[in-house]
Amino acid sequence: MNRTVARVVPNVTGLDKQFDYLVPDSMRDRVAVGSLVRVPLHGRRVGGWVVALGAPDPALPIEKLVPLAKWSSVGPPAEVVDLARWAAVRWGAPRLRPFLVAADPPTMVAALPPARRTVSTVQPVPSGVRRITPLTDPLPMLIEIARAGPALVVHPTPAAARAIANRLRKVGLRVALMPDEWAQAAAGVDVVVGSRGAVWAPCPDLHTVVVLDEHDDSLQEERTPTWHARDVAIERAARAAAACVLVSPCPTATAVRWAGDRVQRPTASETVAGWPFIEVVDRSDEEPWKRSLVSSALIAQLRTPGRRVVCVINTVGRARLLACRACRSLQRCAHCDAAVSQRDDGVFECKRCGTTRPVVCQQCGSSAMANVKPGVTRLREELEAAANRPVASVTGDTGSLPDADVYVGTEAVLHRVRGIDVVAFLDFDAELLAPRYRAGEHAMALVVRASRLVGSRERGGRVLLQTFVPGHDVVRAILRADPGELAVGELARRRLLGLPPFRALAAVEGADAVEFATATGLEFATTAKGALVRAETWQELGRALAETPRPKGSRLRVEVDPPRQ
DNA sequence: CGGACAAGCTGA
DNA sequence: CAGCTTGTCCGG
Repeated sequence: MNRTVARVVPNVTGLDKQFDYLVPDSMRDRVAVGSLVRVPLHGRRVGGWVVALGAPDPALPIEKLVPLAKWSSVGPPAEVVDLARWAAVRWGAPRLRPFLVAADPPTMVAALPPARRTVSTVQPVPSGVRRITPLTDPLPMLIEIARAGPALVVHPTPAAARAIANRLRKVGLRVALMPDEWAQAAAGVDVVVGSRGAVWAPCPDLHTVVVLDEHDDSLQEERTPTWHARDVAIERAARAAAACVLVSPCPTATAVRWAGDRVQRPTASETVAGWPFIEVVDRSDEEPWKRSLVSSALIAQLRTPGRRVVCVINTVGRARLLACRACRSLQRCAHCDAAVSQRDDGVFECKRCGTTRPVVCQQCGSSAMANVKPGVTRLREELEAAANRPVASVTGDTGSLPDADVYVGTEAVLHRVRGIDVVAFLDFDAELLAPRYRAGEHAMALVVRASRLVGSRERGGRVLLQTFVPGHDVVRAILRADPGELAVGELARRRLLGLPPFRALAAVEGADAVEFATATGLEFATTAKGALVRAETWQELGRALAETPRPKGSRLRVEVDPPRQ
């Protein structure tokens, strides 16, 4: 008897098994790899995906098999199911389900509409990183890419993806905006556009995958598995023999290392037009020592009539900085250069690499230290006094935006205001020296966001960076409007410290984290919340994390490429 | 996940 | 020992 068997992943959380079902003849022509089906399981009916079709497993008596209950919908194409399999290993996930959910159509699709394509020829598109300026409009590049063959375009934010889709339509391209137009994407269009999840979108004859603002954190899923759209895009393109184009004003070290010598840079004139005026304020120049966050350079901006100013200060989760009372220098880690904090026993400790040292200034030998620690309420008052006009404070949870020309808030304020002339980072060191290995990249990304808010130097756009470390690599790179230069130093440091993209890293958190880390057989270090596990490659790391049995009943959180470390 | 079933606890 | 909670196992 020659029966076809479908292997099904049930769409049920917490169930990490796959089951075989007979494919009834009535469904033969519709059941494909990726199809959404309903199956009987343990006395109930559940939804699921067909992940493989084939002959019955000889180890399993065919009499035990029951037929699929229903074919429900067209589902992710076979190549996306394969990609999900790869991703499950890459991000140490014991299950395929979260990836298949990401690849699902938003509603059931009974049949695909006809393909809508205007582009019939295929032109080569070079893979690599395209470094643009913060103010470069990516649309001409996208049009050119889309006219070269079917393209999949991913932008970190849904709103921007929608805007891009509309603009591409205006030039006559056929566009499917994800996730709503999943069916049209599956049928075939010129361009499929969407946010992070769109990297799993169907796109027949895929010719180019484009990731815009590749540096943006929101390309990574915050829930586990913590997959990153950039890494999925790179793999997807490689499997489809398609081009992969990563676009950003400040590409990450991961992107730069992937691209090798395939990095396009903006021209000198584009650079001048595409960045605001960047002003670095050396806070150690200010007198007296009890200096405030309101520098004279900032006061000059605040007092300019009509100038709209945003002041950014990170108070939440901000590392407490220590400075020498005698020579004012910021106390940093001798090993990795991050700012140190003081333990309860008084010893200086680096939150990034764990190195400790006694309380002695590296510059002058003094042991008198001061905390640099401002309060937000006082800061707002101080700014208001300096500006001589109302200052509104904006927090992440503030409802409507208060009406003012000067704002102060955490970095969330950058997502909420418009028509700004100046963005001032009052304490840029809190970003620069944060105890995370990607602190530099994150700081750079903030300046890019600020640059987009204020616009070019020609129209008066200005970004003010107040720092004790004006010679820091990131500050120098920003001053030269050359984030590419930063990547070289960043890569050297990461290679030295055994960090991604050279080695693979995962954070394991929860009660049994250390027990689990030991069981993986991988190298690990214990942290306050659990363990940091390391391996030579992502595949080796992911395989060990996915295959090691998790201690029963413990809520273990496994974060591959941990976003917050 | 959610149902089935077994082992353990309680109260009169 | 009925009636209930708690834990473990398993599904095609």
